[in-house]
Amino acid sequence: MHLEPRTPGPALVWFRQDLRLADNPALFQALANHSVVIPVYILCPEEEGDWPAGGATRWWLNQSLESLDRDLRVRGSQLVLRSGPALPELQRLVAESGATAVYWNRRYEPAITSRDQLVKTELRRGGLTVESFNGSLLFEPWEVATKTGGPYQVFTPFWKACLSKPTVSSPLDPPEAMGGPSQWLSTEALGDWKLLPRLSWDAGFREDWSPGEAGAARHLARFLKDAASTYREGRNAPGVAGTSRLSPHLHFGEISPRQVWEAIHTAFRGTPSEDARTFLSEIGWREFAYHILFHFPQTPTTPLRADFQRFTWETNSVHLRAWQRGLTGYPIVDAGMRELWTTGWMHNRVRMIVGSFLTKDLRISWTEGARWFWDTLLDADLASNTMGWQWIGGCGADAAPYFRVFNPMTQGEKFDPEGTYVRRWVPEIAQLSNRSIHQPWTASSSELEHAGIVLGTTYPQPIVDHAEARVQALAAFAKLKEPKR
DNA sequence: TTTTGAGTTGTTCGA
DNA sequence: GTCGAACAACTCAAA
Repeated sequence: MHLEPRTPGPALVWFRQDLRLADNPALFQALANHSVVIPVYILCPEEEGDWPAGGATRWWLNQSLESLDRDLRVRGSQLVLRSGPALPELQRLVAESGATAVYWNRRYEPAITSRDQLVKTELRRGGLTVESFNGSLLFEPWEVATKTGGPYQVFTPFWKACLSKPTVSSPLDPPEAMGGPSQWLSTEALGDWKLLPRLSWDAGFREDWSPGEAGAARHLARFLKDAASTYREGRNAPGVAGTSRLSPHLHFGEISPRQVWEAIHTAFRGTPSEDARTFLSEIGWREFAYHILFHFPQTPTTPLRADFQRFTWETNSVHLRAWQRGLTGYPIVDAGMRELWTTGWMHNRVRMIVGSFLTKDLRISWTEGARWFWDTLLDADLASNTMGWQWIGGCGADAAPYFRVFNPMTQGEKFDPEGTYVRRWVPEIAQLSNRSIHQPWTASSSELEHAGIVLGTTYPQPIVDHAEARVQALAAFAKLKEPKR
C-alpha cells in the first residue's frame, strides 16, 4: 500500500513556563511541521500540587501572558487562554481545531511531570503526535550522571561534569510570521482570571520590573554592559545593582539559559572572563537545583539529609511574623524582608542572611521560610527555592556546615558598609551613622535622639540576642551528631 | 572494594 | 588591625 504524504493538520503549542518566541523548541518544531499553529496557555493551579503560584508570581504571570499575546499578534497569531485541568482542556482544543499534534516544553516539578506523562499517554492514545522538548535547561537532569550512573549531590563535580559535555547548542531563532487558523478558537479573558491582586500592593513591582520577552532581553543586555565584568564583587553588595536580576524572567522562560549562555560567550568572544564564569556558575546552580528536584522529588517538604528528620525546629509565630514583616531589630534582615515584600525580589546575599537568621537565630524550620518566599517572590521557583532553603538550613545538597551561622552585624558591615541598602529599606533608622546603622542598639542615647529613634517604639529592639542564639543553635545542631539512642 | 581528596557564599578566638 | 586555626565529622565522587 502506498501512503500519500498529506499536509499535517494544525498543531497546538502548549505554553507553560516558556513564555517566549525565541529559542522555543516546541514552537519551532510546530512551525517546522505545520502550517497552522495554535498557541495556547492553560491555567490550572489545582494541578500544581502543593505549590500553586503565589500572589507575586501570579502578578508576573498576568503581565507575561499579556506580553506574549502582544508578541504573537504582531506575527499574525494570538494566545488562546483556557482554564481547568489540562488534559480535558487540551482534548477540547484538539476537537475544536482539528489539531493533529501537540507540542510543549518540559517542566520538572514532581506534580507536573506525572501530570504531563499522563497527558502525553492519553493524547497519543487518541492518535495525536505529541512531543515535549527541553526549553528551560542547559542540561536535562538525566543527562548528567556520576560515573556510577547516579545523580550528583555536590555542586562542584556536577558543574564540572556539565562543562565537560559537548558545547551548548545555539538558541533557535524566533518566528517572523505565524500562520493561524481561518477561525480562531475562543479564548478566556485574562482579566477574568484575577491574577492581579485586589488591593494594589503590586505598585512597587511595576516600577522595578518589565515582565515579558523584550524586558528580559533588555535586562540581560544591561547586565552584560554594566555589571558582568565586575560580577564577583558587585554581586555581593545589595546596595548596588550588581546582579543580573534575571531570575523571574528565567523562571517564566521569557529568556532561556541557552540564550544567556550564548550572550555571555558572544560578549566575551568565546572566552568568558573569571567574572563571567562566576555568573555562568549561577546558571549552573539553577541547573543543579533542577537536577536535585528531579532526582529527589520529595525535597520541597523533606530534608535531603535524612538525619534532619529528627531535628526539632522551634514553633514561634511571634518570631516568624516579626521576620516576615521585617521587624526583627536587625537592620540588614529587616531591609531584606521589606525589599522582598515591596518589590517581590531580594538580593541573593541578603537571602542567605535572612535564611540563616530564620533557621539558626530563630531556629524556625526552613520550610516556613520556603513557604513565605514562595508566596512573596516574583521569581518563586520550586527547584531553586527548595534547594536554597535546604542549603541555608543545613539539611540540603552541599549543605553549609552547621556551624556556619551568619552574623547579621558583620554581614551588614562587610557587604553594605555605607548602609545604603539598609537606609533604603529601613528609613526609620536612616539618620544613624555608618558605625551604628547595622546595630542601632549600640548607638549612644544622643545619637538615637538626633536620629529620631526610640528603640522599641520607632524601631524594634532585637527580638533575640544573636550571640546567645548562635550558641543555642550550635548546641541544637550538634545534638544531631550524637549517636541515636 | 578501598582509599583519597574535597566540599558556594562564615565566625570567633587567640596570637 | 590582621591572620591562621578551629569549628566536626561525614558524605560524595572519582581513582
